[in-house]
Amino acid sequence: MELLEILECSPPLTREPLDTQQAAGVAQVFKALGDPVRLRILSIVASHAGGEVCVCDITGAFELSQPTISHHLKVLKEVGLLTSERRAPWVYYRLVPETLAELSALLNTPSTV
Amino acid sequence: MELLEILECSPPLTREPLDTQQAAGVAQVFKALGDPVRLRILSIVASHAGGEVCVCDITGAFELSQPTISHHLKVLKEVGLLTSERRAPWVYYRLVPETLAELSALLNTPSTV
DNA sequence: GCGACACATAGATATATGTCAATATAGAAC
DNA sequence: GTTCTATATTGACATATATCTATGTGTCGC
Repeated sequence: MELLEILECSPPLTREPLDTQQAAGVAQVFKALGDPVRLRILSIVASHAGGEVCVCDITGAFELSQPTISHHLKVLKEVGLLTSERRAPWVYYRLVPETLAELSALLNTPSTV
Repeated sequence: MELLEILECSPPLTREPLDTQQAAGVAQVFKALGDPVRLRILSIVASHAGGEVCVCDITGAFELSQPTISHHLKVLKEVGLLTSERRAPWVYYRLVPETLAELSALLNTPSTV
């Protein structure tokens, strides 16, 4: 089962308890967000005008090795938060807004202060 | 600096990149959500009518040892997702909806499909 | 084809994390 | 005070993870 599907059929946390399978899937996505470097990468891609960012733009923003950045991009891609496309010698990463929206909905509170 | 404060002053991921300090704080909270057991615990507490749940109700829902549940509750409490109160021989846990709402806002997408 | 560039993968290592058994603590009842 | 119940803390251990260096892969220009 794909992760986005699991997110889609998981109720908001405040509505009813998650079952084991839902919790496992959702946890995988949140775990991907549970690293400062990945959060910064995601925010760079998500907030970038034009919607896509070259890997070189990302590596330039960190004092980490290129393989480390590549590893984090892979994790974000595996959980369905990013997609990638190769063009010319570069690879461009792009946000998957549906995944982010599903996560946001999952955390929504009825009386969102 | 408290975690809830950091959440409050962190822009949505789609608006602008997080700085290092924001990313570190936010990641801590998402990391807490990045475990299936903690997600289920949180959803049990968050969805419970009355708003609070006794620890014994939680341990009963899992095939895990009592110290393990206690450990997970501590993690959720440390990042500001839960609070606890001792009454009689029991301890009751309660959701902190503000924290959940801040997280949800952080993930909000402008064109939430 | 060859070299150069951009990125990904593999392998190694140190640290972090989830779990348990054993023990400690807090409060209530006696 | 003693004992019982409910929960927390400690210490140990196996697994997962973030990072690096070294190497592989894909693409372009010559």
